[in-house]
Amino acid sequence: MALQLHNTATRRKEIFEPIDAKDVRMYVCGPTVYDFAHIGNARPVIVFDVLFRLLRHIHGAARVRYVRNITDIDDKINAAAKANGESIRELTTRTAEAFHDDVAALGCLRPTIEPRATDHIPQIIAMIEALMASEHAYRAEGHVLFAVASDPDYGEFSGRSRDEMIAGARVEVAPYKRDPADFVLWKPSPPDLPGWDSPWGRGRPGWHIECSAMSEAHLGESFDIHGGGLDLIFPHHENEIAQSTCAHDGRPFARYWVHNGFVTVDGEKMAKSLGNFRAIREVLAEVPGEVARYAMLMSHYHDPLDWNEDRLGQAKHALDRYYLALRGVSDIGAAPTGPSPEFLAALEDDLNTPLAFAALHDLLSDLNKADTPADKARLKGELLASGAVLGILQQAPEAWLKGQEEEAVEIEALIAQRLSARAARDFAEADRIRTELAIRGILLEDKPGGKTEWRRAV
RNA sequence: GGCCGGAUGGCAGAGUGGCUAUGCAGAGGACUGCAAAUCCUCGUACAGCGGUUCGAUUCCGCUUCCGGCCUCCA
Repeated sequence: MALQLHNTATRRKEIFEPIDAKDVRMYVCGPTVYDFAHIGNARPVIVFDVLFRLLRHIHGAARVRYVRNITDIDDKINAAAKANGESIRELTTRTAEAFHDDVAALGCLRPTIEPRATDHIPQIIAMIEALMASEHAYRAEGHVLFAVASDPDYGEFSGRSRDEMIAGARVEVAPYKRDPADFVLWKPSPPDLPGWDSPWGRGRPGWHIECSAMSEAHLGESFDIHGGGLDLIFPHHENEIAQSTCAHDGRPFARYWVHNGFVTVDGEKMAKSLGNFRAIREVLAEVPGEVARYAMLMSHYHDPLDWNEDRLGQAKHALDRYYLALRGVSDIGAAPTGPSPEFLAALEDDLNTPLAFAALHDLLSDLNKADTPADKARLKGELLASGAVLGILQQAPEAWLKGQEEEAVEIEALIAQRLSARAARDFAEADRIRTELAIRGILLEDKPGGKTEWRRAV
Protein backbone atom coordinates (compact mmCIF):
# COMPACT_ATOMS: atom_id res chain seq x y z
CA MET A 1 0.00 0.00 0.00
CA ALA A 2 1.18 3.47 -0.83
CA LEU A 3 1.43 6.31 1.63
CA GLN A 4 -1.63 8.53 1.67
CA LEU A 5 -1.83 11.93 3.28
CA HIS A 6 -4.69 14.30 3.88
CA ASN A 7 -3.78 17.35 1.85
CA THR A 8 -5.15 20.61 3.21
CA ALA A 9 -4.74 22.18 -0.21
CA THR A 10 -7.31 19.84 -1.73
CA ARG A 11 -9.07 18.82 1.48
CA ARG A 12 -8.76 15.23 0.41
CA LYS A 13 -6.68 12.21 1.17
CA GLU A 14 -4.19 11.69 -1.65
CA ILE A 15 -1.55 9.16 -2.57
CA PHE A 16 1.84 10.66 -1.80
CA GLU A 17 4.08 10.85 -4.85
CA PRO A 18 7.33 12.69 -4.22
CA ILE A 19 8.75 14.98 -6.88
CA ASP A 20 11.96 12.98 -6.65
CA ALA A 21 11.80 9.66 -4.81
CA LYS A 22 15.55 9.83 -4.27
CA ASP A 23 15.23 13.18 -2.52
CA VAL A 24 12.01 13.50 -0.53
CA ARG A 25 11.68 16.94 0.98
CA MET A 26 9.60 18.14 3.92
CA TYR A 27 9.41 21.53 5.63
CA VAL A 28 7.74 22.03 8.99
CA CYS A 29 7.21 25.31 10.80
CA GLY A 30 9.28 25.18 13.96
CA PRO A 31 9.22 27.10 17.21
CA THR A 32 9.61 30.76 17.92
CA VAL A 33 12.18 30.60 20.68
CA TYR A 34 11.10 33.09 23.30
CA ASP A 35 9.99 30.76 26.10
CA PHE A 36 9.76 27.09 27.07
CA ALA A 37 7.67 25.08 24.65
CA HIS A 38 4.44 23.60 25.95
CA ILE A 39 2.95 20.23 25.22
CA GLY A 40 0.75 21.74 22.51
CA ASN A 41 3.87 22.88 20.71
CA ALA A 42 5.19 19.35 21.05
CA ARG A 43 2.41 17.81 19.01
CA PRO A 44 3.61 18.85 15.54
CA VAL A 45 7.18 18.00 16.52
CA ILE A 46 6.15 14.45 17.43
CA VAL A 47 3.67 14.01 14.58
CA PHE A 48 6.12 15.11 11.91
CA ASP A 49 8.86 13.10 13.54
CA VAL A 50 6.71 10.03 12.93
CA LEU A 51 6.13 11.12 9.34
CA PHE A 52 9.89 11.68 8.96
CA ARG A 53 10.59 8.18 10.30
CA LEU A 54 7.94 6.69 8.04
CA LEU A 55 9.32 8.45 4.95
CA ARG A 56 12.81 7.25 5.86
CA HIS A 57 11.47 3.73 6.21
CA ILE A 58 9.75 3.87 2.82
CA HIS A 59 12.35 5.75 0.80
CA GLY A 60 15.55 5.12 2.74
CA ALA A 61 17.05 7.28 5.45
CA ALA A 62 19.50 9.01 3.15
CA ARG A 63 16.78 10.00 0.71
CA VAL A 64 14.66 12.15 2.98
CA ARG A 65 15.42 15.74 3.90
CA TYR A 66 13.48 17.25 6.77
CA VAL A 67 13.81 20.97 7.42
CA ARG A 68 12.38 22.51 10.57
CA ASN A 69 13.18 26.15 11.15
CA ILE A 70 13.87 28.09 14.29
CA THR A 71 12.34 31.53 14.39
CA ASP A 72 14.78 33.67 16.32
CA ILE A 73 13.62 37.11 15.24
CA ASP A 74 10.18 38.17 16.33
CA ASP A 75 8.46 40.84 18.41
CA LYS A 76 7.62 38.39 21.16
CA ILE A 77 11.32 37.58 21.43
CA ASN A 78 12.16 41.26 21.65
CA ALA A 79 9.58 41.78 24.37
CA ALA A 80 10.67 38.73 26.35
CA ALA A 81 14.34 39.69 26.21
CA LYS A 82 13.54 43.14 27.46
CA ALA A 83 11.39 41.75 30.26
CA ASN A 84 14.14 39.29 31.30
CA GLY A 85 16.85 41.90 31.02
CA GLU A 86 18.93 39.69 28.76
CA SER A 87 20.11 40.07 25.22
CA ILE A 88 18.08 38.68 22.37
CA ARG A 89 20.91 36.37 21.46
CA GLU A 90 21.13 35.00 25.00
CA LEU A 91 17.40 34.43 25.10
CA THR A 92 17.14 32.67 21.75
CA THR A 93 20.21 30.52 22.36
CA ARG A 94 19.01 29.45 25.78
CA THR A 95 15.46 28.79 24.61
CA ALA A 96 16.53 26.90 21.50
CA GLU A 97 18.71 24.64 23.63
CA ALA A 98 15.84 24.00 26.00
CA PHE A 99 13.65 23.14 23.03
CA HIS A 100 16.20 20.65 21.76
CA ASP A 101 16.47 18.99 25.16
CA ASP A 102 12.70 18.79 25.47
CA VAL A 103 11.99 17.23 22.10
CA ALA A 104 14.96 14.87 22.36
CA ALA A 105 13.43 13.57 25.59
CA LEU A 106 10.22 13.03 23.63
CA GLY A 107 12.14 10.72 21.32
CA CYS A 108 12.26 13.01 18.30
CA LEU A 109 15.09 12.78 15.79
CA ARG A 110 16.89 15.94 14.82
CA PRO A 111 15.68 17.29 11.50
CA THR A 112 18.16 17.07 8.64
CA ILE A 113 18.53 20.83 8.66
CA GLU A 114 17.42 23.32 11.26
CA PRO A 115 17.83 26.78 9.77
CA ARG A 116 17.53 30.00 11.75
CA ALA A 117 15.82 33.07 10.42
CA THR A 118 18.66 35.36 11.44
CA ASP A 119 21.06 33.28 9.33
CA HIS A 120 18.96 33.89 6.24
CA ILE A 121 18.58 37.65 6.08
CA PRO A 122 20.28 37.88 2.65
CA GLN A 123 17.92 35.27 1.22
CA ILE A 124 14.94 37.05 2.76
CA ILE A 125 16.04 40.36 1.28
CA ALA A 126 16.61 38.73 -2.11
CA MET A 127 13.13 37.28 -2.12
CA ILE A 128 11.57 40.60 -1.18
CA GLU A 129 13.55 42.24 -3.96
CA ALA A 130 12.19 39.71 -6.42
CA LEU A 131 8.68 40.48 -5.23
CA MET A 132 9.32 44.21 -5.58
CA ALA A 133 10.68 43.71 -9.09
CA SER A 134 7.58 41.84 -10.19
CA GLU A 135 5.33 44.38 -8.46
CA HIS A 136 3.91 41.93 -5.96
CA ALA A 137 5.27 44.14 -3.22
CA TYR A 138 5.41 47.86 -2.52
CA ARG A 139 6.95 50.31 -0.07
CA ALA A 140 4.88 52.33 2.32
CA GLU A 141 6.09 54.42 5.26
CA GLY A 142 9.31 52.45 5.70
CA HIS A 143 7.57 49.10 5.35
CA VAL A 144 7.54 46.70 2.47
CA LEU A 145 4.15 45.09 2.01
CA PHE A 146 2.89 42.22 -0.07
CA ALA A 147 0.10 43.30 -2.43
CA VAL A 148 -2.51 40.59 -2.21
CA ALA A 149 -4.42 42.14 -5.10
CA SER A 150 -1.49 41.20 -7.32
CA ASP A 151 -2.10 37.51 -6.64
CA PRO A 152 -5.39 36.28 -8.12
CA ASP A 153 -5.11 33.01 -6.20
CA TYR A 154 -4.73 34.66 -2.81
CA GLY A 155 -7.18 33.18 -0.34
CA GLU A 156 -7.85 30.01 -2.25
CA PHE A 157 -5.71 27.82 -0.01
CA SER A 158 -7.45 28.74 3.22
CA GLY A 159 -10.81 28.95 1.52
CA ARG A 160 -11.68 32.56 2.13
CA SER A 161 -12.45 35.36 -0.25
CA ARG A 162 -10.97 38.79 0.20
CA ASP A 163 -14.43 40.19 0.93
CA GLU A 164 -14.73 37.76 3.80
CA MET A 165 -11.36 38.71 5.14
CA ILE A 166 -12.25 42.36 5.16
CA ALA A 167 -15.67 41.73 6.65
CA GLY A 168 -14.19 39.54 9.34
CA ALA A 169 -11.24 41.74 10.14
CA ARG A 170 -11.02 42.38 13.84
CA VAL A 171 -7.92 44.49 13.76
CA GLU A 172 -7.41 48.02 12.75
CA VAL A 173 -6.04 48.27 9.27
CA ALA A 174 -2.88 50.31 8.93
CA PRO A 175 -3.76 53.36 6.82
CA TYR A 176 -0.83 52.93 4.47
CA LYS A 177 -1.99 49.53 3.20
CA ARG A 178 -3.36 49.47 -0.32
CA ASP A 179 -5.53 46.55 0.58
CA PRO A 180 -6.56 45.68 4.14
CA ALA A 181 -5.28 42.13 3.61
CA ASP A 182 -1.78 43.22 2.60
CA PHE A 183 0.87 41.97 5.00
CA VAL A 184 4.34 43.01 6.01
CA LEU A 185 7.44 41.61 4.35
CA TRP A 186 9.92 44.02 5.92
CA LYS A 187 9.48 46.49 8.70
CA PRO A 188 11.71 49.25 10.02
CA SER A 189 13.58 48.67 13.28
CA PRO A 190 14.23 51.45 15.76
CA PRO A 191 17.81 51.57 17.10
CA ASP A 192 16.98 49.52 20.22
CA LEU A 193 15.66 46.56 18.24
CA PRO A 194 17.50 44.04 16.09
CA GLY A 195 17.83 45.17 12.52
CA TRP A 196 19.69 44.58 9.30
CA ASP A 197 20.58 46.93 6.51
CA SER A 198 18.44 46.52 3.46
CA PRO A 199 17.49 48.44 0.32
CA TRP A 200 14.59 49.81 2.40
CA GLY A 201 16.68 50.89 5.36
CA ARG A 202 17.54 49.21 8.63
CA GLY A 203 14.82 46.76 9.54
CA ARG A 204 13.71 43.19 10.16
CA PRO A 205 11.64 40.63 8.27
CA GLY A 206 7.91 40.08 8.69
CA TRP A 207 6.72 36.82 10.10
CA HIS A 208 5.85 34.88 6.95
CA ILE A 209 8.76 35.65 4.65
CA GLU A 210 11.35 33.71 6.63
CA CYS A 211 9.70 30.37 5.93
CA SER A 212 9.45 31.14 2.22
CA ALA A 213 13.11 32.12 2.10
CA MET A 214 14.39 29.21 4.20
CA SER A 215 12.38 26.53 2.42
CA GLU A 216 13.68 27.84 -0.88
CA ALA A 217 17.25 27.95 0.40
CA HIS A 218 17.23 24.38 1.70
CA LEU A 219 14.62 22.52 -0.33
CA GLY A 220 14.27 24.49 -3.54
CA GLU A 221 11.35 26.32 -5.06
CA SER A 222 9.13 23.24 -5.14
CA PHE A 223 9.14 20.47 -2.56
CA ASP A 224 6.92 17.71 -1.29
CA ILE A 225 5.43 18.26 2.14
CA HIS A 226 4.81 21.35 4.21
CA GLY A 227 3.58 20.82 7.72
CA GLY A 228 2.45 22.72 10.78
CA GLY A 229 -0.44 23.30 13.15
CA LEU A 230 -3.98 23.87 11.99
CA ASP A 231 -3.80 27.45 13.21
CA LEU A 232 -1.11 28.26 10.68
CA ILE A 233 -3.35 27.69 7.66
CA PHE A 234 -4.37 31.30 7.80
CA PRO A 235 -2.70 33.64 7.57
CA HIS A 236 0.78 32.09 7.78
CA HIS A 237 0.61 29.39 5.12
CA GLU A 238 -1.69 31.35 2.86
CA ASN A 239 0.88 34.12 2.89
CA GLU A 240 3.82 31.79 2.42
CA ILE A 241 2.18 30.35 -0.68
CA ALA A 242 1.48 33.83 -2.04
CA GLN A 243 5.06 35.01 -1.46
CA SER A 244 6.76 31.90 -2.76
CA THR A 245 4.70 31.37 -5.88
CA CYS A 246 4.83 35.06 -6.78
CA ALA A 247 8.58 35.20 -6.19
CA HIS A 248 8.98 32.09 -8.34
CA ASP A 249 6.94 33.24 -11.31
CA GLY A 250 4.00 31.07 -10.41
CA ARG A 251 5.92 27.82 -10.16
CA PRO A 252 4.38 25.47 -7.57
CA PHE A 253 5.41 25.62 -3.92
CA ALA A 254 4.71 22.69 -1.58
CA ARG A 255 2.59 19.86 -2.97
CA TYR A 256 1.14 18.29 0.16
CA TRP A 257 0.07 20.36 3.14
CA VAL A 258 -0.30 18.45 6.37
CA HIS A 259 -1.77 20.09 9.47
CA ASN A 260 -2.05 18.73 12.97
CA GLY A 261 -4.95 19.41 15.33
CA PHE A 262 -4.64 21.05 18.72
CA VAL A 263 -3.92 19.79 22.15
CA THR A 264 -6.80 20.85 24.35
CA VAL A 265 -7.37 21.14 28.07
CA ASP A 266 -10.95 20.55 29.17
CA GLY A 267 -11.92 20.83 25.53
CA GLU A 268 -10.23 24.18 24.97
CA LYS A 269 -7.16 24.84 22.87
CA MET A 270 -3.98 24.85 24.95
CA ALA A 271 -2.44 28.28 24.55
CA LYS A 272 -0.05 30.60 26.26
CA SER A 273 -2.62 33.36 26.15
CA LEU A 274 -5.24 31.22 27.91
CA GLY A 275 -2.77 30.19 30.58
CA ASN A 276 -3.91 26.56 30.38
CA PHE A 277 -0.64 25.18 29.12
CA ARG A 278 1.75 22.56 30.47
CA ALA A 279 5.38 23.07 29.59
CA ILE A 280 7.06 20.02 28.09
CA ARG A 281 9.57 20.01 30.92
CA GLU A 282 6.80 20.02 33.52
CA VAL A 283 5.37 16.91 31.90
CA LEU A 284 8.83 15.33 31.69
CA ALA A 285 9.28 15.88 35.40
CA GLU A 286 6.33 13.57 35.98
CA VAL A 287 6.52 10.90 33.30
CA PRO A 288 9.16 9.50 30.96
CA GLY A 289 9.26 11.18 27.57
CA GLU A 290 8.17 7.96 25.94
CA VAL A 291 4.93 8.02 27.92
CA ALA A 292 4.19 11.56 26.75
CA ARG A 293 5.02 10.56 23.19
CA TYR A 294 2.75 7.51 23.34
CA ALA A 295 -0.03 9.61 24.83
CA MET A 296 0.34 12.11 22.02
CA LEU A 297 0.04 9.44 19.35
CA MET A 298 -3.07 7.82 20.85
CA SER A 299 -5.23 10.16 18.77
CA HIS A 300 -5.11 10.72 15.04
CA TYR A 301 -2.89 13.71 14.34
CA HIS A 302 -5.66 15.71 12.73
CA ASP A 303 -8.10 15.46 15.63
CA PRO A 304 -8.09 17.45 18.82
CA LEU A 305 -6.44 15.69 21.75
CA ASP A 306 -7.35 16.39 25.34
CA TRP A 307 -4.32 16.31 27.61
CA ASN A 308 -4.96 14.87 31.06
CA GLU A 309 -3.69 12.49 33.72
CA ASP A 310 -5.87 9.66 32.55
CA ARG A 311 -4.34 9.70 29.10
CA LEU A 312 -0.84 9.57 30.56
CA GLY A 313 -1.83 6.72 32.85
CA GLN A 314 -3.13 4.72 29.91
CA ALA A 315 0.03 5.37 27.92
CA LYS A 316 2.24 4.29 30.83
CA HIS A 317 0.23 1.14 31.35
CA ALA A 318 0.36 0.23 27.67
CA LEU A 319 4.13 0.74 27.48
CA ASP A 320 4.62 -1.37 30.60
CA ARG A 321 2.84 -4.25 28.89
CA TYR A 322 5.12 -4.02 25.85
CA TYR A 323 8.28 -3.85 27.88
CA LEU A 324 7.10 -6.69 30.12
CA ALA A 325 6.61 -8.87 27.07
CA LEU A 326 9.99 -7.80 25.68
CA ARG A 327 11.65 -8.61 28.99
CA GLY A 328 10.13 -12.06 28.71
CA VAL A 329 12.01 -12.65 25.46
CA SER A 330 15.21 -10.85 26.36
CA ASP A 331 17.18 -14.08 25.89
CA ILE A 332 15.93 -14.43 22.32
CA GLY A 333 17.43 -12.41 19.49
CA ALA A 334 15.06 -10.36 17.37
CA ALA A 335 14.67 -11.65 13.83
CA PRO A 336 15.85 -9.14 11.22
CA THR A 337 12.37 -8.33 9.99
CA GLY A 338 10.54 -5.11 9.20
CA PRO A 339 7.39 -3.74 10.82
CA SER A 340 4.27 -5.87 10.54
CA PRO A 341 2.34 -5.27 7.31
CA GLU A 342 -0.83 -4.35 9.21
CA PHE A 343 1.07 -1.83 11.27
CA LEU A 344 2.68 -0.26 8.24
CA ALA A 345 -0.60 -0.14 6.33
CA ALA A 346 -2.18 1.75 9.23
CA LEU A 347 0.58 4.36 9.31
CA GLU A 348 0.56 4.70 5.56
CA ASP A 349 -3.13 5.50 5.73
CA ASP A 350 -2.66 9.15 6.62
CA LEU A 351 -0.63 8.37 9.73
CA ASN A 352 -3.41 6.46 11.47
CA THR A 353 -1.52 5.95 14.73
CA PRO A 354 -4.52 4.63 16.73
CA LEU A 355 -5.00 1.91 14.15
CA ALA A 356 -1.25 1.30 14.17
CA PHE A 357 -1.45 0.77 17.93
CA ALA A 358 -4.16 -1.81 17.38
CA ALA A 359 -1.76 -3.67 15.05
CA LEU A 360 0.94 -3.33 17.69
CA HIS A 361 -1.39 -4.85 20.28
CA ASP A 362 -1.97 -7.81 17.98
CA LEU A 363 1.77 -8.30 17.82
CA LEU A 364 2.00 -8.09 21.59
CA SER A 365 -0.76 -10.59 22.08
CA ASP A 366 0.81 -12.99 19.56
CA LEU A 367 4.18 -12.62 21.24
CA ASN A 368 2.71 -13.46 24.64
CA LYS A 369 1.13 -16.55 23.16
CA ALA A 370 4.07 -17.68 21.03
CA ASP A 371 5.73 -20.87 22.21
CA THR A 372 8.47 -21.58 19.70
CA PRO A 373 11.74 -19.62 19.71
CA ALA A 374 11.34 -18.95 15.99
CA ASP A 375 7.92 -17.35 16.47
CA LYS A 376 9.17 -15.35 19.41
CA ALA A 377 12.15 -14.09 17.46
CA ARG A 378 9.99 -13.08 14.52
CA LEU A 379 7.36 -11.33 16.64
CA LYS A 380 9.98 -9.60 18.73
CA GLY A 381 11.61 -8.38 15.53
CA GLU A 382 8.33 -7.08 14.14
CA LEU A 383 7.42 -5.41 17.40
CA LEU A 384 10.76 -3.63 17.69
CA ALA A 385 10.80 -2.63 14.02
CA SER A 386 7.26 -1.30 14.25
CA GLY A 387 8.06 0.53 17.45
CA ALA A 388 11.06 2.12 15.77
CA VAL A 389 8.84 3.77 13.16
CA LEU A 390 6.80 5.32 15.96
CA GLY A 391 9.91 6.12 17.97
CA ILE A 392 8.95 3.89 20.91
CA LEU A 393 9.95 0.55 22.50
CA GLN A 394 13.65 1.02 21.82
CA GLN A 395 14.82 1.03 25.43
CA ALA A 396 16.20 -1.94 27.32
CA PRO A 397 13.19 -3.53 29.08
CA GLU A 398 15.05 -3.76 32.38
CA ALA A 399 15.89 -0.09 32.27
CA TRP A 400 12.30 0.84 31.50
CA LEU A 401 10.75 -1.38 34.14
CA LYS A 402 13.20 -0.71 36.95
CA GLY A 403 14.22 2.81 36.17
CA GLN A 404 17.31 4.36 37.64
CA GLU A 405 16.93 2.31 40.77
CA GLU A 406 19.56 3.14 43.31
CA GLU A 407 18.05 0.76 45.82
CA ALA A 408 18.29 -2.23 43.51
CA VAL A 409 20.73 -4.10 45.74
CA GLU A 410 18.50 -3.66 48.77
CA ILE A 411 15.44 -4.68 46.78
CA GLU A 412 17.13 -7.80 45.51
CA ALA A 413 18.16 -8.66 49.07
CA LEU A 414 14.56 -8.36 50.26
CA ILE A 415 13.41 -10.51 47.39
CA ALA A 416 15.98 -13.15 48.37
CA GLN A 417 14.69 -13.05 51.95
CA ARG A 418 11.17 -13.49 50.70
CA LEU A 419 12.17 -16.44 48.55
CA SER A 420 13.65 -18.14 51.60
CA ALA A 421 10.48 -17.48 53.54
CA ARG A 422 8.44 -18.98 50.73
CA ALA A 423 10.67 -21.99 50.54
CA ALA A 424 10.02 -22.49 54.25
CA ARG A 425 6.30 -21.98 53.54
CA ASP A 426 6.33 -18.94 55.82
CA PHE A 427 3.80 -17.10 53.68
CA ALA A 428 3.03 -14.51 56.32
CA GLU A 429 6.63 -13.31 56.20
CA ALA A 430 6.69 -13.57 52.40
CA ASP A 431 3.60 -11.38 52.13
CA ARG A 432 4.99 -8.92 54.65
CA ILE A 433 8.01 -8.37 52.44
CA ARG A 434 5.84 -8.09 49.36
CA THR A 435 3.72 -5.45 51.07
CA GLU A 436 6.76 -3.57 52.28
CA LEU A 437 8.06 -3.38 48.72
CA ALA A 438 4.64 -2.52 47.33
CA ILE A 439 4.49 0.49 49.62
CA ARG A 440 7.76 1.60 48.05
CA GLY A 441 6.21 1.19 44.61
CA ILE A 442 7.94 -2.08 43.77
CA LEU A 443 5.80 -4.75 42.18
CA LEU A 444 6.84 -8.40 42.42
CA GLU A 445 6.07 -11.15 39.96
CA ASP A 446 6.78 -14.76 40.91
CA LYS A 447 7.76 -16.63 37.80
CA PRO A 448 7.52 -20.35 37.21
CA GLY A 449 10.78 -21.99 38.19
CA GLY A 450 11.10 -20.09 41.46
CA LYS A 451 12.40 -16.83 40.05
CA THR A 452 10.96 -13.48 41.12
CA GLU A 453 10.99 -10.43 38.81
CA TRP A 454 10.35 -6.91 39.97
CA ARG A 455 9.52 -3.52 38.49
CA ARG A 456 8.56 -0.02 39.48
CA ALA A 457 4.79 0.30 39.55
CA VAL A 458 4.54 4.07 39.25
C1' G B 1 -21.21 37.61 11.42
C1' G B 2 -18.11 34.58 7.60
C1' C B 3 -15.45 30.04 6.88
C1' C B 4 -13.69 25.19 8.57
C1' G B 5 -13.86 20.69 11.67
C1' G B 6 -16.26 17.38 15.16
C1' A B 7 -20.39 14.46 17.82
C1' U B 8 -19.03 6.38 18.38
C1' G B 9 -20.22 1.72 24.31
C1' G B 10 -18.18 3.79 31.67
C1' C B 11 -13.46 6.17 29.46
C1' A B 12 -9.83 6.51 25.33
C1' G B 13 -10.24 5.68 20.20
C1' A B 14 -10.40 3.36 14.85
C1' G B 15 -13.53 1.96 11.06
C1' U B 16 -17.38 0.34 7.79
C1' G B 17 -23.54 0.69 3.26
C1' G B 18 -25.02 -5.52 5.63
C1' C B 19 -20.21 -9.71 8.84
C1' U B 20 -20.38 -4.05 14.31
C1' A B 21 -11.56 -2.73 15.71
C1' U B 22 -8.17 -1.96 19.66
C1' G B 23 -6.71 -0.41 24.69
C1' C B 24 -8.26 0.86 29.74
C1' A B 25 -11.87 0.04 33.38
C1' G B 26 -15.68 -3.89 34.76
C1' A B 27 -17.70 -9.33 35.19
C1' G B 28 -16.52 -14.61 35.03
C1' G B 29 -12.81 -18.50 34.30
C1' A B 30 -7.57 -20.83 33.81
C1' C B 31 -2.89 -20.35 36.22
C1' U B 32 -0.85 -18.95 41.41
C1' G B 33 0.38 -20.54 48.63
C1' C B 34 -1.53 -15.42 47.86
C1' A B 35 -0.48 -12.00 44.19
C1' A B 36 1.35 -9.96 39.64
C1' A B 37 1.77 -10.95 34.65
C1' U B 38 -0.40 -13.83 30.89
C1' C B 39 -4.30 -16.57 28.45
C1' C B 40 -9.79 -17.64 27.54
C1' U B 41 -14.97 -15.77 27.70
C1' C B 42 -18.45 -11.57 28.22
C1' G B 43 -20.31 -5.32 26.30
C1' U B 44 -24.79 -4.95 19.17
C1' A B 45 -22.21 2.01 21.05
C1' C B 46 -22.47 5.07 16.90
C1' A B 47 -26.20 13.26 19.06
C1' G B 48 -31.59 14.11 17.20
C1' C B 49 -35.11 14.28 13.06
C1' G B 50 -36.12 13.33 8.06
C1' G B 51 -34.55 11.20 3.18
C1' U B 52 -31.99 7.59 -0.34
C1' U B 53 -31.63 2.07 0.02
C1' C B 54 -33.80 -4.60 0.38
C1' G B 55 -30.66 -2.72 4.42
C1' A B 56 -27.28 3.27 7.36
C1' U B 57 -23.50 4.21 12.72
C1' U B 58 -21.48 4.57 7.68
C1' C B 59 -24.49 8.46 1.89
C1' C B 60 -27.77 13.24 1.53
C1' G B 61 -30.55 17.27 4.05
C1' C B 62 -32.05 19.79 8.39
C1' U B 63 -31.61 20.58 13.81
C1' U B 64 -28.93 20.71 18.37
C1' C B 65 -24.39 20.86 20.84
C1' C B 66 -18.92 21.38 20.95
C1' G B 67 -14.25 23.12 19.07
C1' G B 68 -11.15 26.04 15.75
C1' C B 69 -9.69 30.06 12.27
C1' C B 70 -10.86 35.16 10.71
C1' U B 71 -5.37 38.97 15.59
C1' C B 72 0.16 36.34 17.88
C1' C B 73 -0.45 31.09 17.91
C1' A B 74 1.63 24.25 16.95
